[in-house]
Amino acid sequence: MTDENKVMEYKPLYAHIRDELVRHLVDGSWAPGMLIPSEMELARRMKVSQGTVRKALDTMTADNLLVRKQGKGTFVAEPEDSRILFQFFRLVPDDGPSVFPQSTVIDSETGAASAEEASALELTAGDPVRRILRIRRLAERCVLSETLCLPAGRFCDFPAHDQIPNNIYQLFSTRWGITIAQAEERLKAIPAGEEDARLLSCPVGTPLLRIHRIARDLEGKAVELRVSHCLTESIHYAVNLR
Amino acid sequence: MTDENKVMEYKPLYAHIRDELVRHLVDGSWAPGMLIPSEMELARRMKVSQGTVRKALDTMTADNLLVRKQGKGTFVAEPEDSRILFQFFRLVPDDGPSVFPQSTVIDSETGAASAEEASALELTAGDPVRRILRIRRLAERCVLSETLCLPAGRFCDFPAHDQIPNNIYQLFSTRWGITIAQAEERLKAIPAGEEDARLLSCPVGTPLLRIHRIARDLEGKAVELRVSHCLTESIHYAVNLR
DNA sequence: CAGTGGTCTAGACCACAAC
DNA sequence: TTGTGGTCTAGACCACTGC
Repeated sequence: MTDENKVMEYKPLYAHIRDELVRHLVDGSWAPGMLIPSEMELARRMKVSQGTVRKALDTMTADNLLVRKQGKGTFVAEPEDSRILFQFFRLVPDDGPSVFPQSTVIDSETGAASAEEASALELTAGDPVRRILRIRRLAERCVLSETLCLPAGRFCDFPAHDQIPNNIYQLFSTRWGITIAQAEERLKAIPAGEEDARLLSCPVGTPLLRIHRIARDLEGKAVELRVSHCLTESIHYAVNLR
Repeated sequence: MTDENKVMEYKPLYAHIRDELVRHLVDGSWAPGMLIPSEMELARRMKVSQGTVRKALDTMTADNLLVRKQGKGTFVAEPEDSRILFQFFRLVPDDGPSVFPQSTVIDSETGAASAEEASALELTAGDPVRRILRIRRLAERCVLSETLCLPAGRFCDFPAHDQIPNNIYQLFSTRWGITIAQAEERLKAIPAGEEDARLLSCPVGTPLLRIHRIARDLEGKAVELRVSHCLTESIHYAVNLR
């Protein structure tokens, strides 16, 4: 009866240790790229055994929050291209390896959240949101049009069109200290509309892959709604089922 | 220089223990649903500590090969609907929960592998393959047409049309002792062709989600090539990125 | 060489299920 | 009560890194 109510669920010690460590990531005291204290040091500080700290660190590593390097130490995961590419970008050329797409921002403005946007982002309809429209190229071919929708309250002083980098999750991290930790995607096939046809240089009605993503931060709060329309002539969306 | 050549990679003890345990699954001495010996018993038999056995069992549990039940024991995972649904079937209704689809086999015949089929299944072009064409319903609506292609050599005496169950991976397991352990899927948006239109009752040209799957057994050998064409009017393909 | 993470061990105790 | 998996501890040794 310390802090949980309900059915007083049992929670192992390593889960509390994990929560404690995650707090350092959330409040920014452990920044991306930083070397965190060694297992032994953490065990001393938190008055548990090294094995318990290890178990907590292992679960965080499995969630891509930390990176462990034998002989060197444990580091806070960074949103560099290679990791984001691996973790959050599943579109790959039919032949050849995966590469990070080049982005061009078409429009970026602040507005009031629609009902769907509000529901996806756990806001109230009418709350201010930042919308970004951009196209993305893979191997020089424009294959993707994306609309991003962000809760404006968490992204103050959003930069202008040409100040938005390819890797926007890196911007989230460096500019506002927001770490994207997980995302849910829903895929459908849809016909290209007028705007799609213009942006992607394809006939109206061309089948497109529509990717609806809700991305969440370390605490599970929805931070981004992204709807991508994708030309899958020579690329595909890859999934591994285990 | 015992059994590995190359750079003499280091392989931890628990990995060898895992290999040993997986062998029981491959050779069928541990059948799906079976209770396997306790950690202590395995540790005694294999002359390692319980902790090492536990680590091996944990990795196998993570790969959905085993199911652990506190107080009861460790069991070999079964290909029941609920697990397959969770592990290998990502199409879910836009509203409401995921359900197992009803299948109707349209055609089933043996032929010679095309170049693409052979390459996907790691065969030689011309090798005998079994092809199965079926449609699948979700909530009474026909939403999926699938072509399965199996290496005939591993699936002797394939049953007739009406003897093929909804859950074909369960059939693989019970009839031939083949366990599907992983799969890779490639998704694209394509226009419905004549046959798609007929099978799915939709206009020619309707955007469909094309799912190209290669499924593999416990040893990583390709066992099934499956191409599904899916009407995504009221369903979607769900992916969680972590 | 010292310090880090990775593996392995042995033993204790807890939570859960079945009898 | 017994037996199972789940957690926690303490300590040993191995493999890798950098000084």
